[in-house]
Amino acid sequence: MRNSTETTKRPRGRPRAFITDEVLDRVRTVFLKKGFAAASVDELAAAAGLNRPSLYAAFGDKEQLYIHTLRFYGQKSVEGLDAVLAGTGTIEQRLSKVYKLAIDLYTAPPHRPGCMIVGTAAVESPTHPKIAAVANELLVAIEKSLERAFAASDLSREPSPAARARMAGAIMHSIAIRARLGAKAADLRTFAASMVPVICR
Amino acid sequence: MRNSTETTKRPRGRPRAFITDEVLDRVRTVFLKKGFAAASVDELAAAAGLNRPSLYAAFGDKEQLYIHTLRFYGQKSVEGLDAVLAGTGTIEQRLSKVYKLAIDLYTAPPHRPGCMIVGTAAVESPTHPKIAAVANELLVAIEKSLERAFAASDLSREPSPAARARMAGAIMHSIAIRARLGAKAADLRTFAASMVPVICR
DNA sequence: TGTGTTTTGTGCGATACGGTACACAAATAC
DNA sequence: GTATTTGTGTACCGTATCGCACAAAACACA
Repeated sequence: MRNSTETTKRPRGRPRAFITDEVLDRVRTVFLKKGFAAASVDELAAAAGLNRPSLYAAFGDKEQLYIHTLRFYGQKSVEGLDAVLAGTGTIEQRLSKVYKLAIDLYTAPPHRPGCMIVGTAAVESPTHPKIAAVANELLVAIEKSLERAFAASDLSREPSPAARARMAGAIMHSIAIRARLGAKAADLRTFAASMVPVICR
Repeated sequence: MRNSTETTKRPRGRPRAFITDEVLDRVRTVFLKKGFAAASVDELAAAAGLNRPSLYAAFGDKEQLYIHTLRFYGQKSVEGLDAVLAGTGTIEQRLSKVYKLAIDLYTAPPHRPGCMIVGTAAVESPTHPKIAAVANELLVAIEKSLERAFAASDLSREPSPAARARMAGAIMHSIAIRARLGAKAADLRTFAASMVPVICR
């Protein structure tokens, strides 16, 4: 994981011809469309714009590359979630915005990919424990973020913040699944809109 | 799709050495553990106890075999769902039983496979439209079944039966995802128990 | 300019994969 | 009993896969 800025002194040998975050971002699109198992290293390297040996040298084998990508995607998602939930407006408004942004992302053309964790990491869980562990970390982080937002809100304590977070997370899971199976963004938006008042009751 | 009973007259040639439903059931375990892409036809044939050419002759290529298996699994699931929802007790009790049975299935050792639709079909959706279509059919059938049960109940019409069904389905999706990622059955049970009154409010 | 270090890119090797051809076996129809 | 039909099992083909070896290239440093 090297810094992409030029602030640090250059290292010894031949410089890299790529930026780590850019590679992970391009690789992500392939993993997100095809899933881990069906994505070939050739495709991944082609999408990243570099050769297989460079990929292997930089990230290790396919599983490690997937884990790097999943962490990269997950951390950015959690950061975005935190940012929206820390914004202004009522908790209902902020939660609605979270769903709106998620739906935009999950139904993005041309593939309606859904969420990388729910849509591609889950399937590998029984056969790739390391992937399962990272996916779990990320889902926990997402729920913790939601729980903090509910705890900081002025909602009643009766459904506890943790319970509300599980519920909000469940709605997100369902949106991700339905999006990947081809649901229309409009339908998902009305579904999310109908669930926000239930979660925040 | 041949009948396994001996009621019909035997067909012309050499009889099959397997029962269709048994093969689909064994194949299902492999697809459910590994997903469509990672399951090799060799494994599938070995699990089914027959050779690849027999598999191809009976079901077509790997995608068609997966679709047969998915339909087989899905139809039995929908039938089981209908049966429980048509049973006795309040709608809360019947919905609780649905979740209880689903959780038992989804967290079954040794793989905690989750649901075949959510856990393995969804990932192939962008690259295999036929799989996506079948998965959609099944999710719709599940929601219709739930909707019928809510419509026949004495719950208020304010969250419409369709809205309640979407909500109940979302909870099922989330349970399936969490189970495949390793969640404990006990945690899923408390989650489901906490959601039933919300859905049936 | 020379030396050490790291990355790049061509190319390879071993394996696993999906799918099928073909000969043999087992049953029925006549 | 012979012909016909259907399923089984071995063996095979072409391809795609992952992962790596190796030499050339591009840099820092002396």
